[in-house]
Amino acid sequence: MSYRNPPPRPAQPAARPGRPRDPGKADAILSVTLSLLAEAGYDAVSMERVAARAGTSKATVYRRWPDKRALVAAAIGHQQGPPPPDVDTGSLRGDLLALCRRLAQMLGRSEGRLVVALLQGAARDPALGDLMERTAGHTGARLPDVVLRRAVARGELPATATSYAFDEVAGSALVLRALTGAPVDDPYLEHLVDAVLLPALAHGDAGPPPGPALFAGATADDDAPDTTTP
Amino acid sequence: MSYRNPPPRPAQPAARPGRPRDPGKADAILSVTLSLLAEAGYDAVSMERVAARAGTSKATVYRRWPDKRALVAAAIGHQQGPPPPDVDTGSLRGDLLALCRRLAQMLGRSEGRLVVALLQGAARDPALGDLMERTAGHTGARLPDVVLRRAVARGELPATATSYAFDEVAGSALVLRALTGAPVDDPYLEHLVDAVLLPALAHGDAGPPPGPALFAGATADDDAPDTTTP
Amino acid sequence: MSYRNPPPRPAQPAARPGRPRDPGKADAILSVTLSLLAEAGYDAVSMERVAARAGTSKATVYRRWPDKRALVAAAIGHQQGPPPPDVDTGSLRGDLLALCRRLAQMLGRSEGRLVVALLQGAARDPALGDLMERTAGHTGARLPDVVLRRAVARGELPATATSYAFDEVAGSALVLRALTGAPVDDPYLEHLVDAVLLPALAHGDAGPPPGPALFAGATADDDAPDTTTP
Amino acid sequence: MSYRNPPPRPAQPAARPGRPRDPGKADAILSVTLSLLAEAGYDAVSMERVAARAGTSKATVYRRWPDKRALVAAAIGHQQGPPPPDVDTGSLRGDLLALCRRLAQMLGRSEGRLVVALLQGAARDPALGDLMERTAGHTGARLPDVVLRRAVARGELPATATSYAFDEVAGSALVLRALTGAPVDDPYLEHLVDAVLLPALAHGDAGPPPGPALFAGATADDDAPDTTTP
DNA sequence: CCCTAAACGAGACGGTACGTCACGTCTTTGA
DNA sequence: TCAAAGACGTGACGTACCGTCTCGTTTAGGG
Repeated sequence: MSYRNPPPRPAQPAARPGRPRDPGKADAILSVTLSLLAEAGYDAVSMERVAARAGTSKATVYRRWPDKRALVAAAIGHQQGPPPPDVDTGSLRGDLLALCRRLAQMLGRSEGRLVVALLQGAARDPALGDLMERTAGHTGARLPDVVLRRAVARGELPATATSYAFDEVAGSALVLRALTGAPVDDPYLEHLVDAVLLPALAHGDAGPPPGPALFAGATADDDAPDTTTP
Repeated sequence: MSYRNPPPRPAQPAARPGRPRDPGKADAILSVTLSLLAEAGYDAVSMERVAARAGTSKATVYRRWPDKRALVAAAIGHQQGPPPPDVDTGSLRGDLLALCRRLAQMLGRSEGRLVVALLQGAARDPALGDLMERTAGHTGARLPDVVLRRAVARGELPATATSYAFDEVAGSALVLRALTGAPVDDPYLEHLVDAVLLPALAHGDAGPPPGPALFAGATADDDAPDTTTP
Repeated sequence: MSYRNPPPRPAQPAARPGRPRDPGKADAILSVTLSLLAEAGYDAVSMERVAARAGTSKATVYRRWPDKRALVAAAIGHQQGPPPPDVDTGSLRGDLLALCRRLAQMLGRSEGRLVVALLQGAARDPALGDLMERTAGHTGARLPDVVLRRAVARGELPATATSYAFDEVAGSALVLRALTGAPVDDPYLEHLVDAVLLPALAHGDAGPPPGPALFAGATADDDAPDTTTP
Repeated sequence: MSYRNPPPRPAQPAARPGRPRDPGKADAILSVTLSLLAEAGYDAVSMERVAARAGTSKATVYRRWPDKRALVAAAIGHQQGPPPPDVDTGSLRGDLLALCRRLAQMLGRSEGRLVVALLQGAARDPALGDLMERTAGHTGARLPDVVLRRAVARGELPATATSYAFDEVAGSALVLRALTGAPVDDPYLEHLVDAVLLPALAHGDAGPPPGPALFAGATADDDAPDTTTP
């Protein structure tokens, strides 16, 4: 799991010889990386600036992550807060609107700048896009199963309904509007819900979307190499 | 619109004093930029390499575009061929798939890497939004009216149908997938069309979307500085 | 004499066809060059700055002088003021002191900066040294003949005395002190006069110094190509 | 004296952390600089050429000297051989001539082109004056005491004679001639010795010159930044 | 009185060097 | 051992000149 660990990973940490790594460093480094990312974008994340602000040295950074790409990806996976409260307004339309509003707010706050920064990085370095896909935590763009099940229970959706339309569309549309600075106000959100999301969800008989979902949070049983926990 | 002599804005370009720019240079430079972009990505576009391969000097490049970002953006806007042929496969589903494929292809070519740069810039400079409009518009991000009218005529859509769902969703979803490197293959496209686009379009009674359309940049008589036509 | 004249040099200027050169330009250009030289040194003299400040174009400058070197050399020869008043204090020592004080003052004023600038240029480009030697007007470093003759008449110097010692030594010593910022005050000047100049002048039987004198003003019968009167 | 850690100034260099500078690099760089200087003059010293020929990188050069000027100045100070042998020709005149010839030779080599840069710098940075002192002092600009004493012993000079006239005059005159490119050949040197130096030295009763001696720069314990010993 | 040749301003052009910055690696000392 | 500090080679960045060139526009004077 760790990026540089010797393969077997013994059950007990096995007390490797030599001075142990300061566990606080990784945290400090990732936090600094996140700030820089949010403040001024991907290009402002320079390894020297990160090291300086984290109060450590470049070598210490490179010892943990092989390059800038990996550092940034790890930083993104690192950022998390308390899980948002459940949404339950009593109607599917209300739930969808609430979820969209929450996402829109997130994009409007500083984390939104982070999304920009990430996409910037992805534009510069395609491999970073890959990493992001595996690494990035969820952005709120998924339709929670509970919401879906409640809607089915209320008879608002057919039993065959899946969350696909929401997952794919809501995140994309809002992120892109955030990027272009287009307004994301309530009238717009209602329009999106009424004209796109509800019809699409109601259509129902969509099988599981082929391929991985956009912005799929890393699930616990993911086997992909993980650069986020050095 | 013109970057250099806004005040009187003469009908004829008014023959600025001094030696006129060699019109071939800009072309050569942009072409080289596009090749490098396609061959090896954004970071492979170095101003010196561009100048060298274009058979000119760095100064000549910088005289036209203030920095690398602007050069690359201009190069993207530069690349165009004959307007793509109308889409008419005989069915709405076929038409939608064709349009999505065309857009996906465009984004799959390395230019996709740069869409984000444009999007970012668009927040600051409306003229870039304009550029996106023209570029994306020509490549399938907009549902052509003809296609819509034919579908209505065939009875596949209600008369009240609008192009909104396609305009908003298709571009966003594909651009974002391109940016993160997620696969955009035919199964995915069919799924998108069947599970989102067709249901949403069929829903029909969507009025015009409130607020400005995505990618609807400045209008032609806007005086904003234009870095795309040096 | 003229740098670009056809060889024979006809008695009448021969009225070349075409628009004649604006005689004011050369003056303006040279003046600007001198200011820049004095203000900020040789490297601050850029052809574009000169042209801009002189209210002309680079082409007009290059039409008159082939390159920066020549322009600077010409500018130096151009600078002149009213001839300084004669020195006559009644004694050789007094005269020498007065002359030294005058020179020291000149070097301390802005013209002094010019001397620095020149030497800067000479260090960068040996050919400029050559040009300076032929071009540069006198800097006050020569011992006027009248002063010498009066001293001989008063019996303070032998009839065989020449101005050599003064010409060679006074200028060199003071210029160098100016360059290093060493103080050039009255005690120092008296010491120089008493300990070096008077003994050397009194020695007397020095023939004419071999080779051209340092800082010798261009004499009328000089055959060297002259870049100062374009 | 050290440029980087003035505050505590430990007796032993104190083993700064981090990889120590490769001591061979500075040497290689300075040697290359000197060659370029000698081969083709100041303008031929380009930082990239220096780095290339020294087998290093521009960054390594700039890490040691802040700019081209400083590099060149340091290179001059760097060039030294074994201390020149004592001068003893048997006569004062012969000794003076030998000393002048040695100085003229030094100035005639391309290093002379740069003396002016040093002189200029000396006005701003006393440490450079110091450097001049050592450099020029070793090459003949000072009249060695031995020579003076021998001349007094031979009866060629009065016991009151001092080295002042030589120190002040020889250096100045020769440096300035070198700068302007005036010829410094044997006839000229003999003339200088016979017409100026010998009479002035013979005059004798010159006390020590008031004010600081020319080229007497900062003393060794001066805290001024020192750009010559990176 | 027009014609023609040159001067003039503006600025494009190919070069070359400058000094800065970041990357990712290497090499020390000290904990 | 590893942490820390920082030197190292590479290579791009954007700026500033240099000296040359090409425009379109003036301005004399000679036919």
